[in-house]
This record gives sequence, structure tokens and C-alpha cells, in this order.
Amino acid sequence: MAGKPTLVSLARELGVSRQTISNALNAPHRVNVRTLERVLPAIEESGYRPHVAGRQLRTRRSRNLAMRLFASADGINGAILDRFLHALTEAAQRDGYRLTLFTAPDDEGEVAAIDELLSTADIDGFVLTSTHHDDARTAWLLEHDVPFVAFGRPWSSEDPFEAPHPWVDVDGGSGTSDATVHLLERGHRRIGFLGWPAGSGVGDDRRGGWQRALDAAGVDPATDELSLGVEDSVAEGARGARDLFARGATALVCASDSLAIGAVAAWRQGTPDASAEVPVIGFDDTPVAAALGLSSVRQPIEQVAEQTVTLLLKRFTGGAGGTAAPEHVLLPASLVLRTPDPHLLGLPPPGPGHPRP
Amino acid sequence: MAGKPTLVSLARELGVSRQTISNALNAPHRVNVRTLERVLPAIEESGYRPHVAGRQLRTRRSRNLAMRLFASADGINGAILDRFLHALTEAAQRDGYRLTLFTAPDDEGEVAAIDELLSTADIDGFVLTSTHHDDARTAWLLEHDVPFVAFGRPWSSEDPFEAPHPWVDVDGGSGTSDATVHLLERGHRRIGFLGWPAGSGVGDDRRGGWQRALDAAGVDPATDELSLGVEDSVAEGARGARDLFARGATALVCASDSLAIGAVAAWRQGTPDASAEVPVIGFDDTPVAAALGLSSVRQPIEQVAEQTVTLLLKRFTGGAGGTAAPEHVLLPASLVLRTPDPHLLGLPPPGPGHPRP
DNA sequence: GGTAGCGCGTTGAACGTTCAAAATCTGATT
DNA sequence: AATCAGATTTTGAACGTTCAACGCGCTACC
Repeated sequence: MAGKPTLVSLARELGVSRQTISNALNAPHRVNVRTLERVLPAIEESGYRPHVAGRQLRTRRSRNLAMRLFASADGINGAILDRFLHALTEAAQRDGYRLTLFTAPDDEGEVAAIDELLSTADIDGFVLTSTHHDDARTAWLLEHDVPFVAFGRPWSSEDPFEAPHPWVDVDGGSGTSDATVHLLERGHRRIGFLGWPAGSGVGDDRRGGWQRALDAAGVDPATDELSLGVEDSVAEGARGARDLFARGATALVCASDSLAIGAVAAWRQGTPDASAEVPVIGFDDTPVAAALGLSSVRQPIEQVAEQTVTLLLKRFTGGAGGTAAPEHVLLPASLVLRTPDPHLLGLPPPGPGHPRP
Repeated sequence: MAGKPTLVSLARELGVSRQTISNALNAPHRVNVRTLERVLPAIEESGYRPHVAGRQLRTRRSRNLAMRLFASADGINGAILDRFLHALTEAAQRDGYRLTLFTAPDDEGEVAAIDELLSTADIDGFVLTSTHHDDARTAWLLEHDVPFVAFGRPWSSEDPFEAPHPWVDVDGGSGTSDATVHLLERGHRRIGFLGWPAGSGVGDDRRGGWQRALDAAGVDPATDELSLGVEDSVAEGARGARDLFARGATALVCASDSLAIGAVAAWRQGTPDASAEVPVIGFDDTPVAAALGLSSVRQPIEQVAEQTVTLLLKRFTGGAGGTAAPEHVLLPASLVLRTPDPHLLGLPPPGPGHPRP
């Protein structure tokens, strides 16, 4: 009675052996239906839960996934990783897995932390985020035969669909392309792209979508003139946007909501009509964008998380121990259109001012 | 050679018993100095790491903490919990603990999840967040004798420092008080408070700080007139702020950055002077506030996390198993002053507009 | 009627660690 | 030289689970 029930204590109470209890739960087909009917309700009623440490010791499986928690650099765009974290926790939980967090100052530290976790805490698999060009982490994980799935393509020169490891990613280019098409339909012809300096896989991908849409529409892209790469911040976004508007852009597709917020401010500076449509589209559909009424490209993070877990679990149960070719999933982004509240980020009507101290 | 070293394999290799290796690592004083000198470097070199499942099975300790991951409702203010999560992971890691996440739809679900975690995965302790009035979770945890620390006071009528469980919290009232004093020093006399409907512990606490500062300065608070409680969103903040300004407020202290952002927009509507100081102060110093140049009250989240872990660990190692009185830590908030970039959330100079499509 | 096979259930062993008790060694004291 | 205390090391057992092997009873087949 006292203490939690174990296989042995339960077995004694029910007059069967521990293995029968274990089988009733894990391999019911091996147990006679009549015993099953007698034993299962009793187990249920006892509130028995297998102790993970015992199971882990024997099976070498922990039902534990791990992921590095990044410091959200900007905080605005960092929100996307927080959404991912939440969705991943839920997806893992649905499949009976838990998510353990760890931090690391850099990629090297992350590899060290993974190494440590592997040798102490049987973690079954890892989730990699923020993959980038020449990512040393994937190389290490592959070499050490560690099950993992990356959120993010390998941004190398080779075809990502030929990559030796599984990944899930969002087709950002399709998102910026949709955004561009939307602006074209609104009558814009000189649509600029406000992004980051060339070289970041994610940024180049988003820029590519914008360019493809312009090409497809037969509009002269004036690519070099109407595209700009700046640091990812609101202030830089405002500065960059002013520049692009000065070059004749009438609308902007941005690589992030941070940049877009800056761009909106810059645009409002030059367009005193409060009711005018705001021709700026951001990326990631962050809470700030929603709060300010900014249109933005949304990543299907919940699906990304779901797929990530699915691929990871396949990795564990995969037939001949991972001989199956790694799978790669590219999900489409979607455009979220909003009409900004004219009183936010907005213009003052020429009414009376407020009292001053 | 093949496979990871275990106590037994190491012992065989070094010609000592497993227990000696174990002692060398966990209780060096029990081992002869000469053996220690011989054995320790060899252990180090072997890369041996104790296997947590084995240890956990024997010691009933997992060195694992767990916390519920909330869906960040607003997303702007949710950022505070994400900061906490990060800091907590780091603090736990420093002390050799890991953090496991779980989700739950509500408090009842959280208790169920904790119950489940307790019976399967020896979790050593839990961290509770977002405590509120009449929190059923603390009652359950206390009753079941589960080690936990709350981030947040128990918002009941009794003296929180007499609470039967340990907690860490930030003195939000001191923050809004500082903010109010700052505005008083800038010459304001009619300072309003824009918060949430009465009844939320956190909100009432922040409102209390504002009121105390006004009382102390001998300024007629006109409490009812200049204080307003609305839903926590940017739009509601703008609406509420317009209301307060109309009642003669010249400055606002807000219970959140969401509200403050709305308030800034409302204020700009009525004050066409772009260079004027913005008499609005937010709460939580979220990334958005930083990006927009909004002054805000900052919670020392890193210290909160540090203290939370410290109290939790004390709970485990506490002399006679937790007979010591629970500890309560209240940390001061600090005021972060900023000058907003006049081009963000800003006014358009009456210059030429931008080209239109 | 022997035996092969199958269904079902049990037992022994092992995963890697630490606690508790027993065994051995060292040096000093009688 | 025998004894004892204390320091150091080793051994047995246990934590809770699952794998592998084994045992038993029954049926079917030749």
C-alpha cells in the first residue's frame, strides 16, 4: 500500500509474475485474454506507472529529446523560436516524449553539451535549430551517429534534398513570392526588398522569392537598385526603407518583422494620409506584427514541430537502424494580411494637443 | 575499449573495485591519497561519465527540474516568461541540473502533468510560474509534499512572507513607484495609471506602487479619476490612454509594455511635436520596448531564476527534509529610461510624400 | 504413444549505480 | 607477538525494468 506500486509489488498482489504485468502493458498479444481482462483493470486502478529509470537502464531508451535554447538575439524575431519550442514540446508530449533544454554559448559549446548529455543522460535524439552555412554541428552528429533532425535546410551549395541527414524547413521564398504577388495585384510595380546582407541562407532564400515573383510577372526587377541588405533591427530597417523609397520603391517586402516595423515608420514619415494602405509586408508574423496590424509571412511552426518529431521518431524505430534514406520536408509559408489600426504607428490628426505638465 | 566506460569496466582496467572509483568521484576523502592520484587522472582520461539512469535508480534523484511552458498569450508580455525560461535553464545547468518542459491547457492539467511526471520520471522539483489568487496548484503540491518554488507571490489575503511554500518574486510596486517618481521629477503632476481590471494580484501591486509614490509626494492622486483598468492589448491601451489624457493626465505609468505602446500611439496622436519627450513608461522591458525606445520597468529575471534554483536545491538538501521554514525572496525592479527614436512610432515631418503605385 | 509445436507463464540475468556491511591492511600499543 | 583502532578497500545487495531462456500443459500429427 505504502509507496508507489512497482511491477513486483503489483505481481505479488495479483498473483502473477512481474513479466506478465510487463507484457500486459507492453505486449498484450503475449498474454491470455482472460488474464488480460483480470489484470489490466487492476493495474489501471493501482495507478501504476513504469519507472523510467528502470526501463531506461534496461532498454537504453529514455524517451527524452533535447534542444539547445538560443538566447533570442533580437527578441522580436526570437519569438519564432519560442513558438517552435512550445509546439515542439506539445508534439513530443503527444508521442510520449519529453523535451529537455540546454544552453550553449556557440556551436562548439552546443556540440560539447550534446556530447555530455549523450554520455550521462541517454537522450534519444536532438533537435537542431538555426542551421547555417557550413554547419559543423551536423557533421559531428552524423559522424557520431547521433539521431537528430534539423529545423532548417543545410545551407550548402549541394542540393539540400540530397543531404545525409533529415531536416524540416519552411519555404521562405514561397512566402516572399506570395507577398510580392499580392503587392503586384495591388498595382505596385516598383517593389523593393529589404533584407540582410547576402550570405545568409535564410535571407538569400527570402530574397529569391521576391525576385522570382517579379520575373514571373515580367516586371523589370531592377534587382540591384531596389534590394538592400542591412542588419536586422528596427532602426536599420527604417534607415534602409527610407533609402529604398528614395530610389522610387512604392512598396516593400521585408525579410523580418523587425525590418518591416522600421519600414512602416519610414513610410509613414513620407505619407501623411493615415487611411492609406501600408505597402509593407514583414516576415514571421510575430506578436508585434499582430499587435501593430502589420501584414506578414507566417511560418507553419506547429507543422514544423510535428514533422520534426515524426522524423525523429522514425529515426529510432527505423527498420535496419537508420539505413533508410533521410527524409526532407519543406513546408509552404502563408501570407497573413492585416489592416493596421490607423491609430497605432499612426499619424496625428491636426487636432488639439494634450495638456502638458 | 568499445562502448562507453562504466564503473565496472573502469575498475577492471585500473585494478581496483567499482566502489573505489565511485568514491574517488563522490567521496574523495574516503580514498587514500595515493590511489586518488593514480585513479583520478585515469578516470578523467577515459572520459567516463556516470550513467544517470543507474544513479537515479539507486539514489531516487534525477537532477531534473521541470516547468510548465505557457503559451505566450499576448506574445509581447509572454516574452518575460521566455526570458525566465532561458535564465532558469542556465542557472539549473550551472548547478548540474537539467530542465524538462511540459505543457498543459490549464492549472488542473498542470497538476495532472506533474502527477504523471512524478510517478514516471523522478523529477526532483518543479518551478511554478504565473501564480494567481487562490492557486490550487500550490495547495496540491504542498499536500503531496512535492518540492517546488514559485515564481510569483501567493496572491492571497495573508502575508505572503508567512506562506508555507518558498517563492521568488519581483517587487513590481517598487518599479511603478520609481517610474512615478521619475515623472514627478520631470514636472508632471497629473500622472495616470493604465493597468488591468482590479483583482489580479500582479496588476494591483503595480497600481499600488504608483499610488504610494503620489501619496508620498503629497500630490493629490485623484486615484479613481486617473486610474484605468483595461484588457492587456495594444489597442485597448491606446483606447484607455486617450481616455486618461482626455481626463487631464499629462503622463502615464502602465502595467505592461503592450499597454504602453498603445499609450504612446495615443499620446503621439495629440502631440504633434516630434521632439517632445514621451511621458509614458511601460513594464517588463520587452524587446519591443527596446526596439521602439520606450522607457520601461525591468524585472531582474536572471536573479529571479538564480534564486529560484537556489531555493529549490535547498529544498532537496535541506537538513531534516524540509523542516526549515520556507524562504521568500522579493527582488526590486529597476527603471530603464530611453529616448525614443523620433522616426519610430513617430511623426511625419510635413515634407514631400513617397511615390504611389 | 511418442514427439513436435504452440500458447502462456515463470525465472534468471542484466542494465550501472550507490548503500551498507564485511574484509583487509597499517601501524601503534600492550 | 598478540591485539586493537582506524583507515582503506572490497563485496553483496538493491533500485525497477525488460530480454532471453526455460517450463508446463495442451493439441495435433504420424
